[in-house]
Amino acid sequence: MPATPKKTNPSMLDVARHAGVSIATVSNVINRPEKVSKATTEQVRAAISELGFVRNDAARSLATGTTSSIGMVLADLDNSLFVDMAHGAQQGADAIGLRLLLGNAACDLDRQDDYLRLFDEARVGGVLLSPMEDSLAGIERMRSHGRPMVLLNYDQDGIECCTVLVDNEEVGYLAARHLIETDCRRIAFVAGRDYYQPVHARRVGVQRAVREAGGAVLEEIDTDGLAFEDGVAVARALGERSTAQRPDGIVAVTDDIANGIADGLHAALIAEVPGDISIVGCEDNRSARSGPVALTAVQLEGAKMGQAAAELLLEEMNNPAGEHRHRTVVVRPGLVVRASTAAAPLGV
Amino acid sequence: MPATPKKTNPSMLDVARHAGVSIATVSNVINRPEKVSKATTEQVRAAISELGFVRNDAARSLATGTTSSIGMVLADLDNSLFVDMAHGAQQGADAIGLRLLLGNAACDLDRQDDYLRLFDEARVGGVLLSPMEDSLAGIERMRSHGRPMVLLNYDQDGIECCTVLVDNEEVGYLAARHLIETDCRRIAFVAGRDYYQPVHARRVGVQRAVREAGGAVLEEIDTDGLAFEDGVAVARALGERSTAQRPDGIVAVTDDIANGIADGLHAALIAEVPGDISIVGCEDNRSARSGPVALTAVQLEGAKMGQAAAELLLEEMNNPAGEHRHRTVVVRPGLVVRASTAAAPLGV
DNA sequence: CGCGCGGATTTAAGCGCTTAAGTCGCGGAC
DNA sequence: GTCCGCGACTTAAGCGCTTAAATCCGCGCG
Repeated sequence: MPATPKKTNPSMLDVARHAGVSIATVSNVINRPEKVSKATTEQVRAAISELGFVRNDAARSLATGTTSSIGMVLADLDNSLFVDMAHGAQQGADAIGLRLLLGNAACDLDRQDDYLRLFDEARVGGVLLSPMEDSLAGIERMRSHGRPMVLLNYDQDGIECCTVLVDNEEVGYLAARHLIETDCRRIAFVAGRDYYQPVHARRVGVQRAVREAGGAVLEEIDTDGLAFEDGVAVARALGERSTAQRPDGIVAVTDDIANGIADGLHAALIAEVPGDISIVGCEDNRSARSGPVALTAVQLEGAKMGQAAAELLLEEMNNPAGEHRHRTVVVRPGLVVRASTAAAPLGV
Repeated sequence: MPATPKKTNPSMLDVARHAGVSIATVSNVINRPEKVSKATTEQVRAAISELGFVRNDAARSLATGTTSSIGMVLADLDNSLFVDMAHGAQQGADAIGLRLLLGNAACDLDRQDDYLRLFDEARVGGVLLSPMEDSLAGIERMRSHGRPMVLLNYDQDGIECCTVLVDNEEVGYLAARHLIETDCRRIAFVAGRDYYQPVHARRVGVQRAVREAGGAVLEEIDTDGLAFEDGVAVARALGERSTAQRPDGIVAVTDDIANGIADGLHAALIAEVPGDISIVGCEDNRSARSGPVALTAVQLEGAKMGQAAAELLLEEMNNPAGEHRHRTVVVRPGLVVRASTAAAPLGV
């Protein structure tokens, strides 16, 4: 066993010696096989596998000044939206032969910064970032180093960066319209934290849908937060009303709230979902599964966002720094109908 | 705008010139600040931030022959088990100042191989791999390059590697014992594909729990596969029986089957869960959320596994190749009680 | 028989960093 | 007054690869 010390991995030089050729030839065999004669190629190949040679990427990228990978820093892998984004980005990266390296910030700003720095030092071709709030500093640092970067789901002024956003107004619109199409007329929009940009946009979308529909009325119910419990509280409040006073269709601004409402309604036997009240959530997050009924929801299409981001990044990577104009692409959300809303009436 | 070409990022040499010192001093400021005088340090620091210098990690690791990151290749990020593993590994890596790079194979063997190769070429300190079936080739290649690696959730003979496994027998045991403790006496174990090692182990665990308990009987129900529909089919079959002939507690070998059963029972009004029949799933996967009732399940403790793996990896990284003895650590699963089983009787 | 040619290979100059081995001054000990 | 030691810095030799330029060599041609 101690017979094979195998201290350091073999280098190209070792391969070259082993094959009786020069180091440049080995490099050529690997990178431009067409420049090397058949016979030599064979020998070198043999030497490579005999020695178990693996090209040292550090040296390679030092010599060429390029990398074949891009980095992606995700705010929270526990949230399926980000997993979807990773998928989409993967797709996009694959299409052009780039490797996607993932870093999970796990909701920790420091860690997000760590990864940003790591990717910066690793001189990746570019970075995809789904930033947490207050990520400005890290973003600007990266930008100032001239590294291509695109932001996902971060709608903030004054950012000089390509960005992929979801059309949150459309999210609200689709949710409300679905309710209306399934014959709900007393619509409620349940939300908190209106200063939060996505919340506000969804509200506007809901309002528009109701207005357009005519014949439907909209009630806006405020919550303290955006969590399950806030939904439960709303359900409780609804329980105090007479049946006629209750909405017959609810758009909750998050899946969690939606599930909370459904659970509250269900547990206290206040109303049947969707029999008495239909509920639509927003986001369609796989980790929000706390409710008693499968939730109809408007999904954010993380995969599309990821892919769009990868394409944007590529665009920036391929353009000389001066030339590039930052763009924002807005991804349209989609409705996923499940059990928490009545099926659309036949023939509609 | 074209005034600042900022072609390539500044190098240490640039910083050195800018600060009027030698390149070695710059390096020292960064790596061994105690060897440099206060004043010089200041100057260099200033130059660094003025130029926006970022150390080139490729060059660094080429020069030192080390990296500060380890790679992790996950079979499928859509499966929360792997997300949990990533978390755990992250934890473990953080603790010792290593950076964890993630690659998502997304159930694609080629992609898994790609990532393995990428990490190999990047000379990461080591690799954590949750392999898919038939990953032998990639594993051996990596091993033969002498790169430290530990496997997660891959119980296969003839692998020369540290491994982290879950105690699947315990999984079955815990599930069945929970049912028994909540007063179920006619236990059913629902599973398919017994040739699949985890399935078989869980079966053995269930059998042991029932045997130990005494007074309970075990029925083993076979399914074709391990999916939701297979559970639905079982529910249907149960519907044909008289109530007395039905089990009062079911261990399903996967969450999906468990949810299928619950859904089938519920939809066809065959039985109440947990009123008439309690159900326990295995795995506790967040993406399995198709059921009508929150599932009690035995969870695989992905986070613990990830952390254990990171520790094992560290152990191997710190030991001279010859010295290291491969080990296998087995993580004990845990029970998560939710709504699909009756609460334990008071006082038990 | 000498030339020019072109394909096959080698030479050598870096890429940006680390680090062992100097160099340089300067103050204190003898 | 000389010399040593020491702190603060610089020199220079790589790390393993890429690549442009140089070299080599066998051939067909005039």
